[in-house]
Amino acid sequence: MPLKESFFDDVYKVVEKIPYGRVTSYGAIAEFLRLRGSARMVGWAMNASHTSNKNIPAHRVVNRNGLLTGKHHFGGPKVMQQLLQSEGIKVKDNKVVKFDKLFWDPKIEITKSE
DNA sequence: TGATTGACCAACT
DNA sequence: CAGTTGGCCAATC
Repeated sequence: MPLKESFFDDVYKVVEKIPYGRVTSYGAIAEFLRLRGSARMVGWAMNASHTSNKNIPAHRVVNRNGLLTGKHHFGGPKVMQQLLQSEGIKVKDNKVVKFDKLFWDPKIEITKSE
């Protein structure tokens, strides 16, 4: 067991903790991990999550604008939107409706007990 | 080993 | 308002 797992695992932990019917952004995760500016790495982690053994609800992770940028990486451009809608999240024009209300900030929800 | 890219973001021009 | 650039780190070519 490596003490310091890949930064990917940190991302996975956060993403897995995203509650049902909620969404977050790459930047929020990156910022939570003190990797502000490295939001691209979060995207990389998501890309790896697709091949990872763990089941990562990457469909709950969207860009800062609530736009379903990575929908194409789910195996289909419709998959991500359907997954979100299946969780009660309304998606319109490739973006999450009321994203600001559904937005789940890890640095608040997780570190709030810190 | 160096250069390029990648599901991003923010600032600058 | 749209296009460019810088930034961060890791993986691929």
